[in-house]
Amino acid sequence: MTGPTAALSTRERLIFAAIQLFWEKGYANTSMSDLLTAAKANSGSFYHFFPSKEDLLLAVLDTYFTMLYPQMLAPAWEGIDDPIERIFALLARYRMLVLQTECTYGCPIGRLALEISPEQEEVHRLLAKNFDGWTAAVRGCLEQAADRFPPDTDHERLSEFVLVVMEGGVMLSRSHRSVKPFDQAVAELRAYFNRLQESAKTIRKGKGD
Amino acid sequence: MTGPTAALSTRERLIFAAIQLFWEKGYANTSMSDLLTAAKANSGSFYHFFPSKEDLLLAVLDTYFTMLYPQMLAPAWEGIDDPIERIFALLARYRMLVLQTECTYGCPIGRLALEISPEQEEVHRLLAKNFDGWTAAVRGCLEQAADRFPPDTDHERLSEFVLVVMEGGVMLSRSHRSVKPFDQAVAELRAYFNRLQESAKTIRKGKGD
DNA sequence: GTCTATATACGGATAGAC
DNA sequence: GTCTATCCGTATATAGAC
Repeated sequence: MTGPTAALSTRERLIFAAIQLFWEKGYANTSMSDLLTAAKANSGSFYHFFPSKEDLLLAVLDTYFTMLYPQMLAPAWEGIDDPIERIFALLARYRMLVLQTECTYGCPIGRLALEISPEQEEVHRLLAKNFDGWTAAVRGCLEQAADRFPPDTDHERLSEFVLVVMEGGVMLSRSHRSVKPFDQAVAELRAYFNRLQESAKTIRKGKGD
Repeated sequence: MTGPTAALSTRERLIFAAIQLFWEKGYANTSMSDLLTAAKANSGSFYHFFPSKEDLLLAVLDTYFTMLYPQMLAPAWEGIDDPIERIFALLARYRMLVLQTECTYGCPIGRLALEISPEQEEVHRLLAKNFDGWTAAVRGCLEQAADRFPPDTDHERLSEFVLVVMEGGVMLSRSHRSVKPFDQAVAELRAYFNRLQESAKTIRKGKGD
C-alpha cells in the first residue's frame, strides 16, 4: 500500500475485491471470474501476483490483521476512554455491521474459520492470529480496568469469552435474520460484567474496613 | 426411516452421506460425485428423490432437527438428573466431538449458518429452527432449576447465551487446533452460572429472615 | 506488468433405457 | 426405482504475444 490517497495497485485491488467477496460469498463460492471482474484485472495479472487462489486468501488474512486497529478498533474507540465501555463499543460496532447487512452479517474471520479445511494449516494459523489480535485488544482493556474486577479475574480467558459471545451472537442473528439474538448475547455479557464489578466493589469494601 | 435395524434406503443413504460430507467439507465443497460415491447411489437415483442439491440440504436439516433429542440430548443426559449439570453435560459432549476430530470440529449447523447465502431463506429458517430446538432444551433445564437463579433471570436469553458460548468456543478451538479456547469459554460460563446461583442464595436468605 | 485465448477438469443436472 | 452416458456451463490455471 502506498498511502490513503494513492490509486490502488492491481495487487491491492485484487486483495480488496477478495476481502469483499470472501466476506459476502465465502472462499469456495467466490470464483476467479467474480474476483477478476470486481478487481478489474485479468487472469494474467492475477497469476503474476499470486501463485494460486489460496495465496490470495493468505494475503487477505494478512491485510485483515493489519486493518484490525485502524479499521475496527480505532473507529470503535473514538471518543471513548473508559476501558470497559471500549469493549462494549467494539461490540456495538459489530451490531452496526449486523444492521447494515440486514442481519445477514457473518464475521469474515469466523466464517473462514468454519469453512476452510483444517488441512490448510497456514490459513488457520492466520485465522487464529486474527482472533488473537482481537482478544489481545480486549485483554488490554480488561487490564486497564483490572481494579474494577475481582482480583482473581483471568483476563485472557475473559477476553476470549468476549470474542466467543460476539461470534456466536453474529451467527445466531444471521440465521434468525434478526439483531435480537446478538443483542441478547451482548446484554447477557453486560450482566455478567456488572456482576463481576459489583463483586469487586464488595471485596474492596471488605478490605477497606 | 423404517427402524433402527432395517437396512437404509437409498434416500436415507443419501441423507446420511450428506450429513457426513456437509459437516466435513461444507455444502458448496461437497460435490454430487462425492455424495453419490459415499451413498453408493447414482445420479438417476438422486434426482428421483431430490429435485436439487439444495433440497437434499433441507432434508438434512430436517433430519438434524429430528435427531437432536435421540442423538445429542439423550446421550448427554444419561445418568444426569440435575438440570444445571445437564447443560454442562451437553457442552461436555461437544468437547468430546472437538477431541474426536483433533480439534477440527465445526458445529454442522453453525457452519452452514455462516456458509449458506442469506437468499436461501428456507435453509436459514431450518437452521434457526435447529438452533431454537437446542436453546429450548437448555431453557427447559433452566426452568427446572429456576429457584436456583435470581428471580429476574431471563431463561430465554440465558439459554441462547449458552448456545452462543458453545458455537464461539467450537469456532476458536478449530482455528487454534486446541481444545483450550473451548474449555476456557465453558469455564467462564460456569463461573457466571456459579455467580448467578450464589446471588440467588443470598437473595433467598434475605427473604427468609 | 497486462492482455486474450484457451487448456483441462469438474460442477450440477438430465435423458432415456431397463 | 436404478442405471449409464452425457449435456453444458463454469472452475482454476496456463500459454504466449505485447
